[in-house]
Amino acid sequence: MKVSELAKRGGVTAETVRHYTREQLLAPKRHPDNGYQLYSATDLERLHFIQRARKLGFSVAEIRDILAHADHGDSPCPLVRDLLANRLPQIRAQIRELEALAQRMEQALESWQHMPDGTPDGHSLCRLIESFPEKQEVK
Amino acid sequence: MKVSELAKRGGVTAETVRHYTREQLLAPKRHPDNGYQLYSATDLERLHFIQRARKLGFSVAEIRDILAHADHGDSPCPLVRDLLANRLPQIRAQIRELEALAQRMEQALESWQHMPDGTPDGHSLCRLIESFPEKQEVK
DNA sequence: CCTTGACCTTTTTGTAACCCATAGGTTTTA
DNA sequence: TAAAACCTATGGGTTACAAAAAGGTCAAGG
Repeated sequence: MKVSELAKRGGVTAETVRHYTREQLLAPKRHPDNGYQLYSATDLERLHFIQRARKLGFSVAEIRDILAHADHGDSPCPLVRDLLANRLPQIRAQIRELEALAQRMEQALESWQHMPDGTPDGHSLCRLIESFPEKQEVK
Repeated sequence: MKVSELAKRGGVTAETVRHYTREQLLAPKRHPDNGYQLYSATDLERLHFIQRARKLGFSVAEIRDILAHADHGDSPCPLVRDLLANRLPQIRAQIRELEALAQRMEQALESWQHMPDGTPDGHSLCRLIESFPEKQEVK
């Protein structure tokens, strides 16, 4: 099948399929006459696999490694477990950061309801923002 | 003051200062002799402002707009409020997505403790991942 | 047979917010 | 005075694609 058909069956855009192909996650054959990419049923399975892995938070590069292991006949599962165990705390940290951000945003919106907008002067651009505490990391 | 000094005083890297300068958030003068960027005390205030705004989730482009408004003599505060009010639900959605992801990751790690690794065969790359439900968006 | 529209190809550019490397000029200091 | 430290501009890398451009291919209808 050609790009668009694989894409449709896999529930992604043709661009995404091409992207995965460029990134070596898929290795289609070529139609000898016109150079079109030809995908097999196995490629569709691989695409489904990629979807699941993405949903578990794996990056495209990581999935390429996982697939390469498997193609080599090695079990990628220990790798998979490691990657997941390492990523999980990062995700948790990211959640905490975003929650802190949301809280700052809410607090800002709330406290600003009782403050005048004000036009910028020499010492203040927007007191709303400037009334906020600094310090601590942004990242 | 020169780049590094402003950077140090603002608690960011010199690269970041140059970045903000390229992005028009800062407008330093030039030393006529050597072409070095010369930042003023006002620029330091601007940098602090930028930090606070970043901490509230504003993008660099948004901050550029906010600063431009202020430089024009217009109060940027209504703009600021709008941006914040629009972004907040997005942040909340992102948090929910990440929480769902974390849950999938945990569930995966847990359920995999009772499963063999297995070597890839013709129909399975890594059953650990493949045992996972598909469907629903990845984004 | 030929046109048209749908589909395919590769390459390039853009996204966000920087970081890093390069090459070369300047200033400071030992 | 020479090295260390600092400055400049430019270009490339990061993530996972999206989109556009320029051009070749294919199927169907007139």
